[in-house]
Amino acid sequence: MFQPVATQIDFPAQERDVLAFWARTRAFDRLRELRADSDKRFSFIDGPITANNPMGVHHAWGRTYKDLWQRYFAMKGYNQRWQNGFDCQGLWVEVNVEKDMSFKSKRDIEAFGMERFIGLCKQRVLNSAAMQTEQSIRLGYWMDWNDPEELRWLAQKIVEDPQQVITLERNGQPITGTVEQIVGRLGLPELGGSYFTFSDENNYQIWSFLKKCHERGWIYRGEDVIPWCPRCATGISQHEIDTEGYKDREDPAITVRMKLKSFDVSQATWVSPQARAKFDHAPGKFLLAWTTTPWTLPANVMASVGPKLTYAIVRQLHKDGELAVYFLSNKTLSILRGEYEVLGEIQGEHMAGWTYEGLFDDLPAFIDAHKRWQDKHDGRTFAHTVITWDGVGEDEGTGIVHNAPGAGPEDYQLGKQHGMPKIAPLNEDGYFLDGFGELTGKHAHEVPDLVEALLKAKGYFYRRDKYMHRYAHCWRCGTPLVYRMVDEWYISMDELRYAMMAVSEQINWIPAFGKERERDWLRNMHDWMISKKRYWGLALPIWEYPDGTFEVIGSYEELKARAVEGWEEFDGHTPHRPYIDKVKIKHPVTGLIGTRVPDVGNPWLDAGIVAYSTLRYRTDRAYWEQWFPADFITESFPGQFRNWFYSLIAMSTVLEGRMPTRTILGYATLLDEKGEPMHKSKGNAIEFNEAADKAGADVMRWLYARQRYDDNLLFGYNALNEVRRQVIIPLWNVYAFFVTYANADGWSPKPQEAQEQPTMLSALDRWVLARLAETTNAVNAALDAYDARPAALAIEKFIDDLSNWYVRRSRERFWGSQMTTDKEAAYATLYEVLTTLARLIAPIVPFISEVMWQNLRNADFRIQNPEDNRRLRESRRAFSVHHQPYPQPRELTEEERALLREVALVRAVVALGHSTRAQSKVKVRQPLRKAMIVADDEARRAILAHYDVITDELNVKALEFVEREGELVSYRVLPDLKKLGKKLGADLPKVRAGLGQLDPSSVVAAVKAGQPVAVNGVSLQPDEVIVQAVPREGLIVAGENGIVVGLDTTLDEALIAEGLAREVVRRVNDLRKTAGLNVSDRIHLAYNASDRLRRAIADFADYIAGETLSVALSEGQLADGVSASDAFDGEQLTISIKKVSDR
RNA sequence: GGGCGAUUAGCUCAGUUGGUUAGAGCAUCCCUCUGAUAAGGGGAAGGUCUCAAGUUCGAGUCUUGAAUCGCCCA
Repeated sequence: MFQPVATQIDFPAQERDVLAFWARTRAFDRLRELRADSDKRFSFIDGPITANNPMGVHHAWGRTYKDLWQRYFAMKGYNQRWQNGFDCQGLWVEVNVEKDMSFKSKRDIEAFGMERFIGLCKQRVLNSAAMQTEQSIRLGYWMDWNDPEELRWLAQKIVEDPQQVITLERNGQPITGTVEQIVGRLGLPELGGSYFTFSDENNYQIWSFLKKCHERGWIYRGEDVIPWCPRCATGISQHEIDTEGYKDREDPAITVRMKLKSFDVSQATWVSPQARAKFDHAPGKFLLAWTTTPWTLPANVMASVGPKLTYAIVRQLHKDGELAVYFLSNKTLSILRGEYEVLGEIQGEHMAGWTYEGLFDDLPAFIDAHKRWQDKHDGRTFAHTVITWDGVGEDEGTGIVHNAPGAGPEDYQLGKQHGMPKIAPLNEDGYFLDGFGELTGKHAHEVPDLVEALLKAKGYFYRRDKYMHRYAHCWRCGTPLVYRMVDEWYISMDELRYAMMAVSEQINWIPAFGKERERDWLRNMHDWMISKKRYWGLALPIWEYPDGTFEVIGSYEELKARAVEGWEEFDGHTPHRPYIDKVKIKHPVTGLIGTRVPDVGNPWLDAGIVAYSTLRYRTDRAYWEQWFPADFITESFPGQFRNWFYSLIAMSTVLEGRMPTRTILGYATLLDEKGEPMHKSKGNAIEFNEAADKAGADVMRWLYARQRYDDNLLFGYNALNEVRRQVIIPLWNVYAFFVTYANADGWSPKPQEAQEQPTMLSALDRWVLARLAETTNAVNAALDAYDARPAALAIEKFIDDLSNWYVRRSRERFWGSQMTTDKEAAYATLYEVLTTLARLIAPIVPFISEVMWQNLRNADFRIQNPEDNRRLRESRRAFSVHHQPYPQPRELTEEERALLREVALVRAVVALGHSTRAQSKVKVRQPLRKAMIVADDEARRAILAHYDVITDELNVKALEFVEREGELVSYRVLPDLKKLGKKLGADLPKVRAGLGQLDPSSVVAAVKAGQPVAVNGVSLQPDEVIVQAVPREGLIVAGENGIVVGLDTTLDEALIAEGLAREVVRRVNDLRKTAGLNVSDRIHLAYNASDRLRRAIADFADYIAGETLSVALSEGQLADGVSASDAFDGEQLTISIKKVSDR
């Protein structure tokens, strides 16, 4: 017996049962054992998920793909590593710990203690990893997961006391160490489980990568002006500012007037000699410059104009009586306040070299910078100068840009070019440094008012406006960025760039545009900034000497050999701050003592190294060779071109010059159902747990699997419900149908060895098996190409065919009380289909496939029963559907292909017949005398072969082929444009019109006789004319592709009586259903009916009794029966039924 | 500013080498079937294929330009 299957089922609850079943049977471990000795390997490398917060439904998207292909290749017999990864180090962990602890700045961290702070970072990572592990398991994601409880325990221990010694057990072996040491070894072979990028191995492997870069001379310390987060007090690298880093923000826009000291207007043109005189007489002459970052004005050293722009010279008389002349580009005159008079104009290129009074020349910071500049330039006095720059535009502002080389990236480059001093105004928290007078100690974002007041006092202020713009914000904490001049560490891309491009070319990018994107990024990218002035992360293995030289250390062993100080304090700790900072080395030649730079590394280094660190590159090269390169990786592509994909390729290019993976699958962005990004604050975010609880993981996974990779996924409950209704429920219903009837008939599958005798299959059986084979082929081809969507769609189509054709057409075959050969064939076929289908869908929907498999394969097995589970586990069999071999593709036979074509045709005829029924308003329950069909020879053969199917579907007594046009159809003749277009060219319209004029019947006659047709002097060959049968107007018919179906709707008494009998049957069966009877229950049936109906019931008594399983049929009322009354077709009917106790 | 892509029914999207009447799913409305079905089937309605110009006998499809929207990079 199969376990009974309810048609109404709580899928999420059932999934939890399956999870318990897998846990109790250790199904995943069994799979690993079964594949351990396989010489086929599928190497998947997981892109580490940031172990920071609970998983979102967008994570589940990618994780579905990861699981799908690992399961698929496991079923195909491939051995795998099954290692998940967690991204652990970096600013995002620090930011969250800071939030938890209400820290405001780095000073708070220092005060709290770096060691304790880093302990909290590790704790947060471990707790997040535990939660994400649980959620991944809920998704049905099979991986070598850590025990979440153990991770939480470690998280607790690491903050309690990282130095306490603990022992974990693995495979019966004790593993002992301090908590810190054990945590640093997570994911390594002896501990197993997910890899953690904070592991010692990961960090030291990055060291060796950096050393290799250094040996090639690519590592350097560079001064630059970079985007800087004043809250996190760290630079934000080019890699990290993505589109999400930009937010709308209102800033004050200040227009300043810079008083000219020297100028030359000999190249200016004047509107009149008087204008020139007015210019000369004006006491003050100013440049108008505009900025949206007022805090940079105190660092101003020069002003730039567009060489090609034209500048207006205007005069204004201010209210206080001041007469002033201004220079600004002539497209920006609207910025002027009040009336003005244009005196003349001058090209930007002729303004170069002019000088002006500095805005804040009196500040000590400027005086110092000036002095330093003077020393460097043989005592020359520095002057604020006008330069030309092509980057100056006039869409906004004044066409004159103020430049602060210490506070803007372009300004920095310009300052370098023109040999200007650089004034850096801000400290790392965004506050003004000493030497800026009243500004000192104030935050960059709070000084606009003060700057305005200071400028006013000096007479340099012109106007202030509000300005809305997209401004860069910190991607982690959302603080508006500033620009700071800093020293950071870089990897030069000059040489590496091209090597990386060559490696990227070898990779199969899906979708294909990924290759172009990556190429683009590599072509344009700057040197890779790898340092961050923070605490929690990779300790950059760079040791600096007092003379400014530095060394890169490549390993723990090397550091040990080179250490001259601090080794004792460090040894036994993970290579993190603060302990690593204690170690000093000695320069072998100069004897100077080197100190580690305090910076930590860019987190993409951590993720990029995993193709090496997790494959034991340093410790077990043979193992690495077996698994490298990966066959497949997948992540969401927005962002990853310059993050993980980039760092993975970069590091593999440096270490081995080889591609890290053969295939990269990228997919788009998950949005809400309206197409808007999900945000917690907007209230449109859906938590993973909530979606899994409401919709179920299988439904979610199917939605992900059928998604086009390059389209954004609009995720929501409507979409999920659609999947459930269209795919999951029909599948479940077919399965439930099978189990219900098989149990009623006591049918069970024959053991393999007994199946030598082939069952006599009906055409319907052979058809569904051919469709199954066709589907299996399509699914294999799609999954081999890492294309989930065609696989999912092919299965959807198959489930639809199975449910709406095979089962519907087969239903009666299961009804009889006796087991017949045909019934046996139907059971055997449906069983074969369902067990194959369960395997076919298993990688996509692991839960429902397992439920079906367990019930269909294991008699009297209860998935929820621990005892049954135990027996299964101990059987040592390949018991799970996920242990089975995947259905293999095979070539279809010619017979199968023909059968598929035939049935497609038959179904088209049936659809047309239904369409005709609908038009004629004669319901299908009413039998009709005949259907009339127009069809060509091939179609006729198919129709005759499935004659009974069509008559049954259409509820007609007979089919009749209509020989000639006239009865149902007329013909239309059309030129074959594809053929004639080339032949006739411009004459085509003439011939086309001419053909339309001819009598279609004579053309058809000619074509059928193989004669050419003459049209307007052109002779058309028979194969150049297309003949279409079209339904004749006025008749109730429907037609398509040359097939036309009409119905004879004339009724006689016999037909009407039969129709009434069917009405009765339906009502009785309705009543059986509402009365809660089983499908096999026998009944007594009694009725009262109006005359005509009574006669019909008498005439069709046997039919009615058979269809309703009535053992007795009588007029009247059953005393203790269930009754119902109805009126239809002008007749009255009351029925009552009563269950017969037993057969 | 540069690059890539998109624009087709109310919504989400197909549309094969240019070819005769541009499709699907969802939503809406009508009808219908039903002893697997929270289902199923049939039908209706819904389109100047973003706009303009060009190539061609013929353009949703090819070319050019414009507009709008994405994404990537400056």
